[in-house]
Amino acid sequence: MNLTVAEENYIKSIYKLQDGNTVVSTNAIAYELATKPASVTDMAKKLKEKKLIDYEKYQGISLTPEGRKIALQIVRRHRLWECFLVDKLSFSWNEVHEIAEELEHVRSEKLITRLSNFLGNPTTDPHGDPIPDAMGRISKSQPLVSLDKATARRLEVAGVSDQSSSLLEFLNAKGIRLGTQLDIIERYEFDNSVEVKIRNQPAFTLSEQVSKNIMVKSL
Amino acid sequence: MNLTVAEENYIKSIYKLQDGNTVVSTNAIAYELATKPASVTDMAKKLKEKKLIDYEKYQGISLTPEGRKIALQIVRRHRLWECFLVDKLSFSWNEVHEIAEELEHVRSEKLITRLSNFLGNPTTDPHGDPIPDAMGRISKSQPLVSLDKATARRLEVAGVSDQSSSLLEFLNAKGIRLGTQLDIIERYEFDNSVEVKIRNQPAFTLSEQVSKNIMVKSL
DNA sequence: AATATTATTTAGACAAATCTAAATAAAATA
DNA sequence: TATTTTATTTAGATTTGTCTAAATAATATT
Repeated sequence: MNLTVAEENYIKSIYKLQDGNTVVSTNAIAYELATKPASVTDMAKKLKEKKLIDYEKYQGISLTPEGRKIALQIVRRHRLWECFLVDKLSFSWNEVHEIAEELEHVRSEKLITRLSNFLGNPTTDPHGDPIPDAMGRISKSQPLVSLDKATARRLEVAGVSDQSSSLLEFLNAKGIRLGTQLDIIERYEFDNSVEVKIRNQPAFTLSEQVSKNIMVKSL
Repeated sequence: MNLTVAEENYIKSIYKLQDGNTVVSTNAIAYELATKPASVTDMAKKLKEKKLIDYEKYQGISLTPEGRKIALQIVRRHRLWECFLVDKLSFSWNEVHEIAEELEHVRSEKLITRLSNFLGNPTTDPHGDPIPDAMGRISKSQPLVSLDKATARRLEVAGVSDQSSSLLEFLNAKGIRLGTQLDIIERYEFDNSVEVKIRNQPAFTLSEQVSKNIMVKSL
């Protein structure tokens, strides 16, 4: 199966968004890839043709076993390169994502096998996320943590522990809701506040009080 | 200057073919990139627009100083990755070209700077070819050697030391002439013969007697 | 249930990179 | 020099991945 970079990116996004057995919406993929829903529909037809996704008009998208296998290969490549950048080239964990995003598309079984070996066959990447093995086996991802304790850089809001309407109102005003993706820009130790950013919007700061109550999972 | 992978590959080919100050022909580039002359003409217009090449209809192509600068960056990336693959991942020199061909298009100044450092800032790649430094400075390439002593994998025929017509006739029959590119497939120690391949043609073997008289330079 | 809103798809267009076939220019040869 | 051959360019088409605007389906709201 020879995939283009664009196709690989779609597969990866669908994998990322398809938590458990749910189906992924056109809109969600478009948002994830910073593209338009119409483009997602177009690509969905191609990936269905290649039997990498299940897709019926208006019914959402999900990976086939074959699609999932490929997604895991891409995730494996991405995370191994992140390890390389951090462990061997002394990058810090927040700089590696963009570069790994490119390196992950270099396809060579042998390269990845040897890279993994060279790195000591790590099982988690610098963000703590598990690295699938060569057979695509991956350990279950971490349980939810509150935003103030999260270690990953890119997070998805998975819940709010304080249901007070004032918090929800505040989050709503900031554009934070279930499924919102956040990037951690900086943590300030003096007050445990955290600066976060939602894709394409200016960064803003959340107090410890708030971040304690936002439950997230890393992406 | 943000270039596509295709544009980078054209720049690299032109650099490779443009030895000294000569101008490069449409056909030569098409052959090098295994594409069609018409496609080269199309791309030439784009690269001229971007001021990376000098190009006038029917007059051949040459890099501008800016184009050359970019070419050297690509060559640098390619050769550093080859070092990495051989030195760190234990690839053999004849396996690395294709993979480096992909890795070279990952653009990140910082990545390349750190990779170079990690490798001990090597000045030649595993084939003995010089690696341009961060400023694009490159040491003069090696003088011609006879094919039986060449260490590089991809060679270009630069001359024949024995001018006997029987040799020239033989070479002609094999499709070897000035400027022909050869890939070394294998060397056989028992008789010092060498198996070579011309792009897209089946491999064939040259005796020591013949290879001694073919002067080559590495590409 | 009727209507409004949101999500998704279709239709038609565009840019990049390529191709083939035909036209034209340059070079080689008779 | 005239002619043939080779190299190069143009014209028009194709594929991939994308877009906008309009149409349609699904969902939410009154």
